[in-house]
Amino acid sequence: MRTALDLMEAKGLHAFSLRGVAGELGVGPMALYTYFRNKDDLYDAIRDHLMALVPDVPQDLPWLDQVRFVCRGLRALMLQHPCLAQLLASRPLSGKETARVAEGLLGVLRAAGLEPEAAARTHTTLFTYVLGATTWEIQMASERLDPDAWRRLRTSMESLSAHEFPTVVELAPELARTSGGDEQFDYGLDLLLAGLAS
Amino acid sequence: MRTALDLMEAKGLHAFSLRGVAGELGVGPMALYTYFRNKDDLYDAIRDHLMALVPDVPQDLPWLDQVRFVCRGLRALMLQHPCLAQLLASRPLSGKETARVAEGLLGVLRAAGLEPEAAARTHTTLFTYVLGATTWEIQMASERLDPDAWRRLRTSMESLSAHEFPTVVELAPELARTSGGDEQFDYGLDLLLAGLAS
DNA sequence: ACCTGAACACCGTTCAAGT
DNA sequence: ACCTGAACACCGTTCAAGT
Repeated sequence: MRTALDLMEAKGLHAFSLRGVAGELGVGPMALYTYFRNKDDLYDAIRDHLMALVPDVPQDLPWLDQVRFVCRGLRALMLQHPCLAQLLASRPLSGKETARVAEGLLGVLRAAGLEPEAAARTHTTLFTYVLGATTWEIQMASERLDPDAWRRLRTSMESLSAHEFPTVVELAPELARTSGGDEQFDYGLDLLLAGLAS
Repeated sequence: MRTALDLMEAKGLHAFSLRGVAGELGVGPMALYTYFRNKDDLYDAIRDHLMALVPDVPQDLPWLDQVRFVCRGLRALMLQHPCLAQLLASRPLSGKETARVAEGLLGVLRAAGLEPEAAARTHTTLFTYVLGATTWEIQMASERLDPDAWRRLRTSMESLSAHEFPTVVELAPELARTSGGDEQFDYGLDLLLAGLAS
């Protein structure tokens, strides 16, 4: 699992293969099937292993700060292990550790006085916001790292006619600045929490 | 492109292959390379083709309703073409049609009086919320359609100890109900818009 | 339980060749 | 411009066989 995780982060999930893991470990491809039923099973094991790293909810904070803490912690882990976002989006929901994270956030929301339905809806909203925001952030960052993709994006942005896309062209620098980062993540998170407070 | 899109929606993006498209068209795999430089190029073409289907912003509505219209339209298109969400999350940003959608939403936000930076941040927040919420919704729906995965989820939910995960167990029915649907999407969207109004 | 080795049915892409 | 056919370097997984 550690070797698999290393390979996924080094070369990206799209280039990850069981044969690659086996090669790295100096065994035949079939040796892995002693420990995992198939590739998806390995994916699920790694997702659970990573979700276990999401920190527990700190107990001595106002509940809005507890929510912020959990959401930021999940994002930080996804940034550290970009494959986690893809695994959450592509593999069926399962695993104790995912339940543990849900338990933490749901507990905070219930303790804050939200009714069962509102707590569940808010939990799903927060989780999907973190997933979407961080997925996009990772995507934009990987584009900036690939000089070829970065050049293509710049030229395609510059080729947009200011007549057809006046606002996009005018706000190009702001859009580039808001395509990731702590500030952007907190902006959206605070919008949700402000909506919740009202 | 139409054949490729059909195959992606019939069998899922993970099972999509250029050789499959070529086979469906009754040509050799290499015939496709006359029209697309490689597989990624075809992906980008399909993403652009789908983004062109996002409806334009209606002009005779209050701006919050305009925002709602665009976000709901994008979600509806992703639900109709589940591969779109995956393509947006996995392919570098590019294409005129993506700029068109951004232009529509950014124009509304600027006309509503938001400063350039706030407009950009709000646009990114809304877009990533739609992406995350709909990605998750698609994932949950596909799990419900696969009887095997659905059974595994039910049993893994029931095996959670009410002692270790009291809130998750208590809210299981609510969580199941809030894992998708128009109501859940609008709940999160309205949280964001309420935060924006405040 | 743990691993091998051969085999099967696939991939995306290159290259040289045709029309 | 458009397509073929062979080839290369890969995949995940099954099956039978070993220790």
